[in-house]
Amino acid sequence: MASTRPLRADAARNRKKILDAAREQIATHGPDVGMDEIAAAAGVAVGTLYRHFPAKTDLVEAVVADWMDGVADGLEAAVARLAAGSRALDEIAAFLRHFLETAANDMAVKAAARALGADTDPDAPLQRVTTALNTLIHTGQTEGDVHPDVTLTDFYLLLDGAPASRAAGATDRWLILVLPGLTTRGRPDTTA
Amino acid sequence: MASTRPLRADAARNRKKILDAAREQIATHGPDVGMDEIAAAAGVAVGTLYRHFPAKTDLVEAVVADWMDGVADGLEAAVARLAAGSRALDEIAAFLRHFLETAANDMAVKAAARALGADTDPDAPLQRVTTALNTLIHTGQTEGDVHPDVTLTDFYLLLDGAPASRAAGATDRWLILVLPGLTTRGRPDTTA
DNA sequence: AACTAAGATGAACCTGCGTTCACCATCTAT
DNA sequence: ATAGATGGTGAACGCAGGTTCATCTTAGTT
Repeated sequence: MASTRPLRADAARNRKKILDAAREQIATHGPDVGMDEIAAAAGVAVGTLYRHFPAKTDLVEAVVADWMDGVADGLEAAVARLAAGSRALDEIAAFLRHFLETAANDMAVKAAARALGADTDPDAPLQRVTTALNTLIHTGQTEGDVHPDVTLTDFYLLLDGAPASRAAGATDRWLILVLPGLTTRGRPDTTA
Repeated sequence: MASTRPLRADAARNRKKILDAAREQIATHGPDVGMDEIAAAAGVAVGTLYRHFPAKTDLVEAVVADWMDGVADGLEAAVARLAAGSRALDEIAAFLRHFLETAANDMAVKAAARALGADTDPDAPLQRVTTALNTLIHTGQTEGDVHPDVTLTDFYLLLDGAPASRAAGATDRWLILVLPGLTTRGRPDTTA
């Protein structure tokens, strides 16, 4: 991986500061934050951004990759928990909830990526997500909880434009509305 | 309404051409089409756009309002069909499908509106949509098809970021996944 | 047909923002 | 400690896109 000379100490430190600042700024102020503002938030000069990332596109892509890595981590942890006897459907629901809550802000990042025509979905992290999610789905189907014809694509279809509203109860409500379509059980009968 | 002097004949004609061109251009080339391109598509000069709409924001708002008017028309037609004995749930499903298919492109317009911080949801059309949708929901609940605790908000929550993918089967699949959460019946048992 | 006010034109202007580059600072290896 | 390369700086540049305005055209009127 590190085929090129290792980074100088402070350079590595700055790289991290930039990525963090970029994620935060984009999440907060939308995809249109200026490079200047990101630089300011990171405590560096604009030029430094461009030393690490040739163009804004590349910076955003890196942020997205970073974020998806986090998602992948969460999913793989969930898969690990299966071995400990956890039920797949529960893990799926928990993942969806977590994804919606944390990503409610970070979603702006993905939007930013699209807006720039950057390759959404950097390859490596996407691969990990795909694998882990597939495991959860298949396990859930074996356990009889997840509807047999549900596929990975369905999740992407649903998650794609899910949480524009960051309202409090929105996440929970969304889960209640969407889960029945994924599972074998019908709607939990909350009839008053 | 027309408290001001009526528009000159060609002015009215141009206004319509501009709105049409704007809708089409934004839907096709995304929210970032230049005013120049819209003007060109409409067969007018840039200045003309600004005679009709003080700023780009206003133009986009007008397009959105136009579009929502169309949605409202469709919904009110559906409500009318109820009197003819049509089942509310069927009308709801049909509406959702139609909305997703036609709006798949026009969704870009709404996105554009948001991007500009324009008041999404112009008041008048939104009011019509709200009323009609509520009628459909309540009727569906009376008929026992729609889950009792479903509200208007649920629809907005689901539709908000629904159809980013304009893939062929996406719409149908999305309906299959989402309808169970809205109805009393569970998932149609397509088990292989 | 002539008049006038409403409308249309489009080159020019202005602002914001991504990007560059000539110069300075700092790290690391000898 | 010193060399020299790697990293950092930020004012300046260029472009893209929204907006303006002095000027010309045209619809409606007398």
